[in-house]
Amino acid sequence: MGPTQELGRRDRKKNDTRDRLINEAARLFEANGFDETTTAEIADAADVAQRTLFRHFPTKEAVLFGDMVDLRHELHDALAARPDDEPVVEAVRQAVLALADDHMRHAQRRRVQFRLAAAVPSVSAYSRAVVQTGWEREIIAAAAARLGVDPITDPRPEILAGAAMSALRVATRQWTAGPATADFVDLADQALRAIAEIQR
Amino acid sequence: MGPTQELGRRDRKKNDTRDRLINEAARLFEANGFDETTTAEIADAADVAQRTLFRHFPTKEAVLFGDMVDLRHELHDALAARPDDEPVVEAVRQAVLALADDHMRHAQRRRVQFRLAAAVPSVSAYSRAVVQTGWEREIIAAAAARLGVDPITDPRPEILAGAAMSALRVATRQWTAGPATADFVDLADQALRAIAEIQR
DNA sequence: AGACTAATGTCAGTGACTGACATTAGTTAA
DNA sequence: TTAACTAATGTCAGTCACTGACATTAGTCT
Repeated sequence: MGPTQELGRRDRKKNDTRDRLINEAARLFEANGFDETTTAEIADAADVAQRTLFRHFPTKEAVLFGDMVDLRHELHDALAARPDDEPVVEAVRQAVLALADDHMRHAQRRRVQFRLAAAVPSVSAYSRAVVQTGWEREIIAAAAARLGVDPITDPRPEILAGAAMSALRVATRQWTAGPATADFVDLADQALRAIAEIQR
Repeated sequence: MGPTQELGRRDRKKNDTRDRLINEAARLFEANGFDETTTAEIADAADVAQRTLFRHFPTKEAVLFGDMVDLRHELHDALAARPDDEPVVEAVRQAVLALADDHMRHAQRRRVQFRLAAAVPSVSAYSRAVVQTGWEREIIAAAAARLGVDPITDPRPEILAGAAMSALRVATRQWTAGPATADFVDLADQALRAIAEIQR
C-alpha cells in the first residue's frame, strides 16, 4: 500500500540510515546541545561513517532540519489547492496554516528545533536563510502567479511573503515560549490576520 | 574636529588594521571569489596575523560586511528622527530610505557585497540572518514603541518590519541586476510604497 | 625611565566538510 | 544460481575556518 512497500531493500535501507541520522542527531542535540555535539558522534550513534552523514546532508544544521524537507512541497501543494478566485492574502494565510498544522502534529520535535534556532546562531541562520527562505520562495511564486505579475519587477508578492513569514515567526516564538498544549494553528491564524492591519 | 583627531595612536592603528582587513578582503573576494579566498590570504594582504583577523571579526563573512556595522545605528537614529505623529508605515519607509541612500553613497562596495550575497550560500545566509535581521530588530522596536504595543504579543511590528525588509530586498536585487547609475533610493521608495497594496 | 596594558604574533589544536579510492551489498539479466 | 552492474557505504588523508594559551610588541600614563 504505502510507498514503503514499493521500495526495494536498498532504498529502504537508505531511508532508514537517513532517519536514524535525523533521530540520533535530535536526541544528541537535545541532550548535550548543538555545538557540543560533533558530526562524528551523530554518525557513530546512527552506526554509520561520518562520510555517510555528509552524503545524506550538506551541513550539520541540515541534519537537525532533516524532517522538514517535504514541508516545502506541502506548502506548494497547499497554495495550489486554494481556489483561484480567493484573495491572495487569504490563500497565503490558509496555506501557511497548513505549515502550522504540521508543526503541531510534530510538536515534540519542532519545539526542540525552535528552541535551538532561538539559542544557537548557526541554527538560527540556517532556519532563516534556508528553511524559511525556501517557504518564502513558494509563497512568492504562488502570489505572483495569482496576481498575474512578475515577482522580479512587482514587489508585492515578496512583500506579502515576507509579511507572512514574519507572522509565522511571531507565532513560532509565542508557541515555543508557552506550553506545548497551546494551539499553534490559533496563534498563527491570529498573527496572519494582522497582516491586514499594518496601515496604523 | 573629526573624532579621528581625538584618537590616540593606538586606536588609530587599530582602526587602520580593521580598515585594511575590510578593503583587502573586498578586493580579494571580488578578484578571486569568496570561497576561493582564505582568511590567511586576507590577513597576509592586510599584513597582520590570521589570529588578528579573528580578533577584529567573528567570521569570514563578517569581514565582507565590516563596513556595514554603523548602518544599524544609522537606521536606529533615522527611525528616532521621524516625528511622533507620523504614521508608522511612513516613518519606516523614510528610515529605510536612509539605508538605501547609504547604499548609493557606497555603490561600488555594496554592489560587490550584493553580488556575493546572491551567489554564495554562506554569504547569503549571513546577510539574511545577521545584517538584515539586525535592521529588522531596529524596525520592530521602533514600530512597537510608536504603536505603544508589546512586540512579543502584538505581531504587527514584526510584520511591518518583515514587509519593509522584503521591499528592500526587491529593490536591492533590481539595483544589483541593473546599471550602477540607477537610483537605488527611487527603487526602494517604489518597493516600500507597495506595502500599502498587498490587500489585493 | 619604568610600570601598565591593549593590540598583535605564534603555535598547536578542534571540528566541519571534501576528494579519491576501496569495499560492500542490492539489483538485474543470462 | 551466477555474474555483471552499480548505488550506498567505508576509509583515509587533507583543507580551512575558528579558538585557547601564552609570548611579544608598542602605545600610554605617571
